[in-house]
Amino acid sequence: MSKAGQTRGRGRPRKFDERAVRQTIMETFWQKGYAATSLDDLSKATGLVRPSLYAAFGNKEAMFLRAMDDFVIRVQGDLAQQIPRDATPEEALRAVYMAMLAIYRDEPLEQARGCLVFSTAVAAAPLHPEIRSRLMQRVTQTDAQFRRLLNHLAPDTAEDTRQAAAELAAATLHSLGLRVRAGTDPADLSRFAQRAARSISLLLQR
Amino acid sequence: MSKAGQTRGRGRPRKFDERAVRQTIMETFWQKGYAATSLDDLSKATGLVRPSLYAAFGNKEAMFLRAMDDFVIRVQGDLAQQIPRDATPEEALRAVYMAMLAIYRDEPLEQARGCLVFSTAVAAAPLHPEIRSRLMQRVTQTDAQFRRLLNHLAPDTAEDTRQAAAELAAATLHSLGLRVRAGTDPADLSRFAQRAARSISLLLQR
DNA sequence: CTTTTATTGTGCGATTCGGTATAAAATAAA
DNA sequence: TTTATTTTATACCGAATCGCACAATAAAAG
Repeated sequence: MSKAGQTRGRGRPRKFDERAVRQTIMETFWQKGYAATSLDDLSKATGLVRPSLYAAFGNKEAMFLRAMDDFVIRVQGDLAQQIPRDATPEEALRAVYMAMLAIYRDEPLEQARGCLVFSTAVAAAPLHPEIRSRLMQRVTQTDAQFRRLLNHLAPDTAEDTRQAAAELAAATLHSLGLRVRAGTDPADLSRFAQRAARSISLLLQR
Repeated sequence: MSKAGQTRGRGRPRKFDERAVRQTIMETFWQKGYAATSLDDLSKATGLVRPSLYAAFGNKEAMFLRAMDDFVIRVQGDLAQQIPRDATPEEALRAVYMAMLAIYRDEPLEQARGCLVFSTAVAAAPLHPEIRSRLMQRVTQTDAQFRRLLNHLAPDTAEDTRQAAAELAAATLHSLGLRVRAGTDPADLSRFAQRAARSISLLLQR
């Protein structure tokens, strides 16, 4: 495995930056998906020969699972930065969707990659139980995060209404990733996200 | 290509039923996705040797595009049968989601396949422009169908409210396919669908 | 029967697949 | 310097990949 700290270790030193390589692996899977990404693709993209990839990260499935984790960390980081702590539900949802849109569109590169988890892992799920299980985790966690957000921003709304609103908020996110990957025009995407944020916030006001 | 009618044609007769083979091709892609399905997989599943597949349906991408079309025809057929012509918006949406759930779960086989288009083509989209374009078509058409449905069942609701509701209805469908493929429990899926139908119909009542 | 047309079956062909064995290279520890 | 440890580089494995020649086969048309 890998040494965490900056201690030099014992044998021949690595000539690659593990974090940069993980980033590249993530981006390769993100664009091509699991099945269509070969180890040669990863090798070429990272500059590492295949045995080095194996030694550092395990087999292809392990690399993909790690890429999913790295993707989630990236998403959570961006969201934590960009969601206002105190705002109306509509403002908060809009902030979430705009931040996710920036990621899904891979700005400023404008690559229209969608979501590594919802648009890519989903296709690999039936043949790869571990990927399916990780995907399930993400769906559940996303639901829970929206529920917590609405619990905080709309505490007076009835419990079941908040539950329904949180699920619609998650569904909107799933749809957003899909629409980006389908190639929807950026202006249309923004309007879609804003209308959804508005509608869901209206639901909470009953 | 193929002769449509029952005219016997001229050369050696085919020993396969084209519709049954197309059905099998569709189901294979549906489960495994585009990239992970090999021509050998299709050959074994259909019983046709590879040259016969090529002669009848073209290359792998052409087969997948055809499978997308066949899938859509299947979905539209089921929906046309099972959506009540006159119903409340909530009833209609529930009927749509329950019918789609039956397809996504591949009942009565209980395979949890999700949506061939939204859960499978989406992963292949960036590397295959034709698939991406077909996917985009489907997203657009689905939006339009929900809009028409709500135009018919809630004609007195404001135009922009209907638009927003239709988009949320489509997003719910996208999410439903994803959740099925992630392995969500059937009872949870039903509740999710029913809550969404109820929430969206409430939106229309403003 | 002979010719024409369409499909099937065998097999190849060049490439790519995921994964690994093995040796060379580069460093730290003894 | 010697030894231990780790990474890199080369080469290879058998299997699978998509796609296609080519001949055998089966029917209709002449």
